[in-house]
Amino acid sequence: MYNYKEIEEKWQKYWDKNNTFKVDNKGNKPYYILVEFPYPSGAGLHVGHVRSYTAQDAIARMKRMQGYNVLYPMGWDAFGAPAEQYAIKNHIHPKDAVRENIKTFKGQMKSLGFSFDWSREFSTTDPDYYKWTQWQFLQFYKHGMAYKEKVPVNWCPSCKTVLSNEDAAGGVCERCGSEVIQKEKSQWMLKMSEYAEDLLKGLDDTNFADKVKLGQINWIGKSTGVEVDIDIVGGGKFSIFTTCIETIYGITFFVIAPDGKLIKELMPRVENKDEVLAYIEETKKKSNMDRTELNKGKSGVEVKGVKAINPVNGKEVKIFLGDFVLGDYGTGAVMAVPSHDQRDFEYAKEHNLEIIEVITGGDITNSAYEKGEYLNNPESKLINSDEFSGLSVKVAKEKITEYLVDKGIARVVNNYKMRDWIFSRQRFWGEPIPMIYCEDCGWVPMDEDELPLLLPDVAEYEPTDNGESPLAKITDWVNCKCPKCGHDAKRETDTMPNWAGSSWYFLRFMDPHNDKEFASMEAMKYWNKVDWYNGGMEHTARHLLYARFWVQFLYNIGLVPNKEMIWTRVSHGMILGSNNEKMSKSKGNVVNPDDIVKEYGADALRTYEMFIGDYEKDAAWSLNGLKGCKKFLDRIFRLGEKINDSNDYSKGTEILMNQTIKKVTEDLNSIKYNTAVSALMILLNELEKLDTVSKKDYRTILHLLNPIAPHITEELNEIYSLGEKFCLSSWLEYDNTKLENNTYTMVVQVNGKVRGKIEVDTNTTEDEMKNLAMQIENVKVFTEGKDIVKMIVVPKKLVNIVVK
RNA sequence: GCCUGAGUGGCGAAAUUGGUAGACGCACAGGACUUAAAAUCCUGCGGGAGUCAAAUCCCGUGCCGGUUCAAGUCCGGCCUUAGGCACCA
Repeated sequence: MYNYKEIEEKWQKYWDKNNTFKVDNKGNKPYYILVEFPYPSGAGLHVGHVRSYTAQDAIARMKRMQGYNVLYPMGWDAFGAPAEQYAIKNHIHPKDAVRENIKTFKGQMKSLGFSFDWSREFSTTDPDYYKWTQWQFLQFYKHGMAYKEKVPVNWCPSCKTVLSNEDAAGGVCERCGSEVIQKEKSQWMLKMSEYAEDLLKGLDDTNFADKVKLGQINWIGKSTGVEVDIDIVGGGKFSIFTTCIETIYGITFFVIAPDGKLIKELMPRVENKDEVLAYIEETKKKSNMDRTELNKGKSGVEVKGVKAINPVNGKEVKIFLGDFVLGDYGTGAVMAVPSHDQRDFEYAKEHNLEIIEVITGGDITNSAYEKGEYLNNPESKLINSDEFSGLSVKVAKEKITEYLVDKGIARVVNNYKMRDWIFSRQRFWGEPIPMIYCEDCGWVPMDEDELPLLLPDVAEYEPTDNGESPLAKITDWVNCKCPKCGHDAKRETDTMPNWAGSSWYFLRFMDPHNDKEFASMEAMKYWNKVDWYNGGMEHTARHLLYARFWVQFLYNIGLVPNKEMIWTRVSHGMILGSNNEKMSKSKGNVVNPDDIVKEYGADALRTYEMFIGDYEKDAAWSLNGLKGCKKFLDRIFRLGEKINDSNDYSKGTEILMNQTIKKVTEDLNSIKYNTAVSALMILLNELEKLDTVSKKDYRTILHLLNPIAPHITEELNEIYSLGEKFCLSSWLEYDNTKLENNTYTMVVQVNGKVRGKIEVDTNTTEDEMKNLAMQIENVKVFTEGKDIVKMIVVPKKLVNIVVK
C-alpha cells in the first residue's frame, strides 16, 4: 500500500505551479484534443466524465511526449434549463449556483490529475464569452439566416410553461399530468435547412466513425423524389411529394395535413366543416411524436365537397385529413396508394376506399406490396397504368417522371427531413437574443459595439404565467430605444438554447482571451481543426450537427479557416451502476468519484476506468474490479524494491518490452485502453518473476503506464532516480527487429481440429513444418490409414492436414 | 414501425480482422506465511468423459442453415437486448 494521497497531491501541485500543461499558439506539430465540456450540475462530477476525460488525458500525455504541442482545454457549458431549475429549486441565483458548481467540478478534475490547460478555461455564461455568441447570432441575422416564425410548441395549460418533447411524452405533462396542447409561438429560427446538402457533403472532410456519420446522415434525412402539382376540382391546386412516382396510377385518395395551409384555403368549400374543424382541434393536442408514433396512420376524416384530380388519368379522388401527414414536412400533402403502401392500405381498409393494383408480383389481398419488395423483384411490372403498363419499375419511374416534368406539372426534388433550428427559449438562464422590436422599424439588431447584452442582475428568474421568458417581467431591461430611429422600443425577451454556446466553444479554446474577435484567424489556422473530439453517443447527432452547421456558416462568411473544424469524433459508452442500470439518485446506484479518489486514489480510478471494458460500449461499475486495479498499482509500487543499477533491459525481457511498447502505443492511438492496461499487467507479471529488475525495465513500465496513472509513475521515477520527469520526456520507441522470439508454438490440425502443438524455430521452412507435423504421435493417430488430401501451411502459425 | 449497435465462462472482457476460443482482471476453491485475521505469495478454475495423476477425447462464442481445409469472425434467415428516431410519403 503506497501513500497515494500524498503522492497525488504532490504532483498535482507540481503541475499547477509549473504550468506544465499550458500551451502557446506556436511550435511544431499542433494537436488539439477535446472532450465535451460538462454542464456543471449540482450533483458534481460523474464517474462517466472520469472515463472520457481520462481517456483523452492519456492521449494528450502520450502525444506531448511524442513532441506534439497539445491543446487539451476544459470549460463549462453552464447555460440551460437544468441550471435554471436547480436554481429555482434551491432558491439561489443561477449565476451563484453555477459559480459554486464550477468550483466543485474544477476541484474534482484537479484531484484526478487531468492535464487540462486551465489558462484557457471559460464558461458559456461569462459575458466575455456570450458576447461572441450574441455577435455570431447577429451575423446569422445579417446574412438572412435568422428569422422569426410562428411555431407550434408543447404547452401545459396548468403549469403555464413550454415543454420539451421529452417532458410532453404521450401528450401528458410530465410534471403535473395535465394534457399538453400545441400552441403557436413566435420563435427565432436559424435556416439550417439551407445547409442540408453541405452538411451531408461535409462529412467527406471528416474522419468521424461510420456510425457517427450515419447518425448525421439519418438526421439530415435526404430523399429524392418527385413533386407533382395536383388540380382540385372546381379550381385551385396543391402539390404532393413522392418517392414512388411509379405507383401514381394506383392513387385512390389524397391525404393532407390538418395543421397545413391547404385545409385553411379549402375551408369555404368544405361541406362537413364541423367534423373537419373538430379533427383539426383534436390534432392540436398531439405532438408530432404522438401523431407519428401512436396512431399508425388510421385516424382521419374525409374533406367532403372537395375532390382532386389524378394528373395521369384525370380520375377524381377523395381528399382526407390525416394527422400522420405533417404540415411542415414536404408539401404537407401525400398521394395515397393503398395497393403499394402498407399505411395507405390500412387507411383504405379503415375508410372503405378502393385499392388498385399497379405493380405485379405481389399479393395485395391482405397487405400492400411495398417498395422494399417490388424494387428487389425483377419480375415486377406495371399494370393498370395506360401506356406505362408492362414497363419494369425502374424504367417506369424514369418515364413517368419524364412525362410529368415535360407536361410542366412536376419537378424532381430533394426533400430533407432536417428542419430549421428553433433558436428561441422562454427561459431566463440563456444568452439574451440581441434583437430589439420597434413599432416603426420592426426587428432591429443591436449595435455590435454594445455587446454583450447582459442578463439583468435580478432575483426574478422564475417563469411567468403566460409562457413568456422571465425577462419579459423586467421592464427596465425590456424597454429601450430603437437603434435605428431612436424611438421607444422593446428588447427580445427570449434567450438562446443551450446548444448555442456549445456550437462554437472549441473555436474559442483556440484563442480564449481575444477581446477583438471570437477567435483570430491566425489562432484558428494554427490549430487548424479539433484533431480528436470525444463525447457521449447522445450528442453525436444533434450537438455535432448544430456545431457543424454553425462552423459552415462562419466559414461561408469568411470567419473560420475550414468548412469542417472537427476531424475525428469518438464516442464513449456509459458507466452504469453495479446493477447494470443507468446511475441515478433514485436507484441509489450512484458512485461519487470523490469517494473513490479518497479511498483508492486517482490513479486507481483512472486505471480502472480504462480497464473496465471496450471504451465505446457501456460498462457496469464494479468495486471489485476497481480493487483489482488498485492491487496492480500496489504491485507496480513494490516492484521498485527489487531494483538494481543496470541501465539495460534484464536478460530475456527485451522482446516483451518492445512488444509492450508497440502494443500500448498502438492501443492508445486506437482507443483500446483496456488492452493497453492488460498488456502492462502482463509485463508486470513477467517482471515480478525476476529476482531483480533493472532501472531500464522499471522505467519502461512506468513510462508506458504514465499516461494512464501519471502520479504514481512520476513518483516512482523520482524515488529511484530513473530519469527525467515523464511530463518532460519523450515517448518510447520500439525496435522493429526485436519484436519476435526465435521460436513459436506451431499448431497442427487434422481436418481443422487441433491435434498437436510443437515449439519450433522461427526460420522453419514450410516443408520442415509439414514434416514436423506428421511426426507428432497424436497426429499419426488421426491420419493413420487415411488419404492425405492436402496440407495447408500458414507460415509461423499452423499446419492443417486434410484427410479423407 | 424504422435505423444503428450488441449477444463469448460465475462476472468484466480478449482474440493479430478467416487460423490454438476464453489473454488480462474479478469472484471462487485449495495451499504457504500468521497464535489468528487482513495483506501478500503459490496452485487450480467453460461443461462433460477419462485417470491415482496425466495424456487424450467429445461438446461449447444467442438460435437454425450455408460457404471454407479452417468460422466468435464471412453469407442467408430468425430470437433477445441496448441506444437513436422520422409513419418522411
